Amino acid sequence: MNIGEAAQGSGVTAKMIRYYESIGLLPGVKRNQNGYRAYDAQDVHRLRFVRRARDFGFSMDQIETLLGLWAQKRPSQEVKALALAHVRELDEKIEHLTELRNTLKHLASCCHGDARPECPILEDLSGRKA
Amino acid sequence: MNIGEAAQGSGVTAKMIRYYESIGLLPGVKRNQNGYRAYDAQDVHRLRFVRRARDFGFSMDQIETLLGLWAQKRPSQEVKALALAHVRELDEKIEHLTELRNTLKHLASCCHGDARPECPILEDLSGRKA
DNA sequence: GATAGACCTTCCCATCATGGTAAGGTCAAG
DNA sequence: CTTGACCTTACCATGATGGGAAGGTCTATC
Repeated sequence: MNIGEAAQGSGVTAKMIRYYESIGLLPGVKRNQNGYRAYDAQDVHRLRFVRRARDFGFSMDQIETLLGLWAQKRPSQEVKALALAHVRELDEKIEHLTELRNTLKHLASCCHGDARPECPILEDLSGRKA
Repeated sequence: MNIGEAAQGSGVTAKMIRYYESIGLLPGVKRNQNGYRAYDAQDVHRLRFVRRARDFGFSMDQIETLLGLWAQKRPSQEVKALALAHVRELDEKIEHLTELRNTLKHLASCCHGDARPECPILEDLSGRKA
């Protein structure tokens, strides 16, 4: 299977497949006589794994670790720890964004929203309170 | 006031001040005879404005607009609309991250977390369900 | 007045994941 | 044999930021 088919089958663009290979995230695959990369079902499976992990927001480093754990059939302990660490990261991001959102929404609710030039949002941004 | 002092007074690094100037977000400031950029209190005020807006997660484009509205003392209507649009963006991001987090946490809770190689997290990532 | 150290200038490079493009080789169908 | 779709490598761009080099300037101290 050529790279295009592998890309379509995995949802990872050919461009990114080559990139992942170049940074060592994925092993180099066999080449045909013409130099084309040759993928098999197992390779596509691994690509889909990476794709899913990216969708989950795992970092490339984390994905590298997950791939290793997956390939080596290592204890689920480590995987669980990694997943929970990522959950904590997500929690932090969510909390941060929620704070921003609430502050901004509060400012907006204080804003007349009419044609008057006074605007609590701009006043806050300009540092009157900061 | 030189760029270093402006940086310290605004919380924007000298590097970024020059960058903002280079992309046209900030106007070029006067130069001293020696070529050094010369900032006044108003400039620092604007820098602090940008800094706050970045902290709020506004994009550079949005900040450009906000700066314009601020400078021109335009109706608060537009500012409010911009802020509410950003609130919606934040809501979407938060929702997306929360979904990820919940899925991941669910998978982790299904994971034995012991030494067994079976791991629902890896199984999900590998696409068994997808 | 010389020297040191802190500051400024511009310019270039690197990040990270991704996309685009160009120049050239290969293959399959008509 | 040509056409078009595919592959290869290699380079450039993104956006916000940091790092650093090479060189000019200012200030304080000796």
